[in-house]
Amino acid sequence: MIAEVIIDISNDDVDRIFDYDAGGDIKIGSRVKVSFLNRKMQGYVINLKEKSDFDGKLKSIEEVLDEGIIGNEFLRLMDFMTAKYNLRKIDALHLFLPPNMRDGKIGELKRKFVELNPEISYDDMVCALQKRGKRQLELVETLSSEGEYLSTITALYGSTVKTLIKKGFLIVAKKAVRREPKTSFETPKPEFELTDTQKKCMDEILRGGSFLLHGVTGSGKTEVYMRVIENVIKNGKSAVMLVPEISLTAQFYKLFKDRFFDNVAIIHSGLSAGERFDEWMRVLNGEASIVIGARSAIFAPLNDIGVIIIDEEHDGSYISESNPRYDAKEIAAFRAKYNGAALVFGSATPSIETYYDMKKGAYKLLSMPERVNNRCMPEIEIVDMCREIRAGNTGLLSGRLDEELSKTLAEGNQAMIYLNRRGYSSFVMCRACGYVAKCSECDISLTYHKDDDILKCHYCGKKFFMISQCPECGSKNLRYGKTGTEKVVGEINRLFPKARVLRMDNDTTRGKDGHDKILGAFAKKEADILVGTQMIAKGHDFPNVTLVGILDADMSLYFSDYRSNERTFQLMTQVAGRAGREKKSGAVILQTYAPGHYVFKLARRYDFESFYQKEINSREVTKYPPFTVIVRVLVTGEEDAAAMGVVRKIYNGIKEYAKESQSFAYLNAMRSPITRIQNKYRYQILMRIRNDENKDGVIQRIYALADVEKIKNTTVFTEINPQSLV
DNA sequence: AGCACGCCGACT
DNA sequence: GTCGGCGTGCTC
Repeated sequence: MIAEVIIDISNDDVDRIFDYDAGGDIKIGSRVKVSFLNRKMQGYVINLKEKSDFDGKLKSIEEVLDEGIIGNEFLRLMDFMTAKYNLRKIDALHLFLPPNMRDGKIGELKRKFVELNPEISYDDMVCALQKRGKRQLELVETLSSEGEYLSTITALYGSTVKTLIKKGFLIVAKKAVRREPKTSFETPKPEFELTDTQKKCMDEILRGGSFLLHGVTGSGKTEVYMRVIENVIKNGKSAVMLVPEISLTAQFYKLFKDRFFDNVAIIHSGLSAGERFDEWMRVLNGEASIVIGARSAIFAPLNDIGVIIIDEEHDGSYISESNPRYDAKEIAAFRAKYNGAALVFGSATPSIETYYDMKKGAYKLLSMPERVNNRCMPEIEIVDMCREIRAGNTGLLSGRLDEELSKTLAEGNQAMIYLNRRGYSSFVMCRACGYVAKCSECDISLTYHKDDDILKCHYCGKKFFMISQCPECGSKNLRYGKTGTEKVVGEINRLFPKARVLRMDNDTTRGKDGHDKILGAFAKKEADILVGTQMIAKGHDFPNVTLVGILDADMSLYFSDYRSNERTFQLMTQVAGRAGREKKSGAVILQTYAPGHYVFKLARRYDFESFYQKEINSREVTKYPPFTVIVRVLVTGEEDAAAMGVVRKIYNGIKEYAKESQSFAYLNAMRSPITRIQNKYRYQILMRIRNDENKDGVIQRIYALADVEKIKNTTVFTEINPQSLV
């Protein structure tokens, strides 16, 4: 047998099939050790065949490391992904295994246990210890009922254990222990009767197909998911549910564990390597048939999937922006089709694209327009910040928000304050000469972080000393830019000195279980106010939150991005939905400098359908998705001229092609909005391709045209419908 | 990736 | 004369 092997090297030149002599029997999908260039390398067997076209002498596979570890479904998925996203085969394969599993860097965690020696009868032991050795007898008795002890616990018994081992009554055994992800969440939720709407949705999903579950925040989508999964599991199938943020997995895990016990596994990139390996192995071995996780969990090695659920389907985090790029929703669709599973996209604010596809018949619409228990959606009050300024209030909080915060605190309830900007201020500027502190590696102004008293680049992460005077003119008259979460916390501490304030953003959630710690503390009412960025907007369920404040709601509105209206509408709805989740009713104060903007007016009425109509009309007129597909070729390079040269060449090629093609609605080349990141100059070609039956061929052609250029120190990236155009 | 091969500048 | 700089090419 000849094995087609992909070598475990992430490089374009090596990313092709190498034939090896497989000897007798070997399974497709095995991880193997081979000799490559006379050095030991790892590879993956992706196919078997009778004879090779290679005219040199074939080398043999030296060792099988994991037999058939990559299932047929994943090999098919690899083909799908390499074609669709222009990926290397090896990069796709890496997504299917837990990180660090290669090179045997990670494996089972073995711990020492002591247990009774099964070769000596219990009665004999008791007999022997009857007269002397009271402690020893006690230990033998407990072990006979409890079975085993972790050796670390036996330290408590010290010499007792040692003598028992010496006597041969106890034996030491090494056993694998599970590294279980922790959660500090307590969300006891009794099972309750489904509402008629919930039941109808569940029944529909169980009949199979693809669905868009459009339910307002608090309409009980989660319970529908859980009941669907319950039924799927009963039929011996498995289930995956994706949530948009790592921070959300913890509370869902707790919720699911209470109902499904150890049948639930959790997979996301925030786990330690050991935890991730163990969870992945439990899924592979069939010990867990329900997987909850963030984007990467879509690759969980489940067998016979019955349902795939993507919660908050509109969320941008389902698309991987860094290498390897992929869209978890498209992977989900592939796996649902392969397994014959039901596919459920859930959201309170579906993405315009999904809603459009639904109207075209790609998904069946399931509507949950009411909150459970007849609770109302919280009232959103729009505050005009221009008027506040005219009235002499130049502070961060409007009079109304200040008032409501006092009330909330007095009543012993909790509040969430949302501002989508981290740090203290977005830039530092000299009032005398106009100097702005910029990153040395990127063409971007630095954000001041007061807690650490440093300037940080939010693009490359580089840190700089804070300046006390202007390095250009020496003036000490510095001006701070737009307010970030750090400054909000400071301001709230000043205004409400007794309130306990927590901050949750990229900076405070670093490190292991960072999200869980903050959210857990807030859930346990260890704080009164939670200030945070996007990450507090998504799906968290805190019964005591009665007030939500949205600061600088305009922020996401003025990005030069066709999706900025959509994003703003989604964010407003999501954040507002955090208030009044349980019995208590909620209030939302939305601060803006554009109170008349239709996005806010429609968000205030929770009028998704009108928003969709307005948005889809404008997309059609301006030829943006879903009517076109945006293709972007990004060229980066340390030398400005070299990068420009490459982009020009590719652009000329595409321009020639565009002349003969009917598919281009737009084509242009330019410097990227941020001209330099990490010392690399950036140029891009933007295209909008008509979304018709030709588009796949056109995109493949563009991939090919962009691929030919390879000049040292420049890299070319091609991506479809990029989330951001930085 | 990583190692061999190869073709031009500074040195004993 | 030769040591060595790292650009280029190859890997079943």
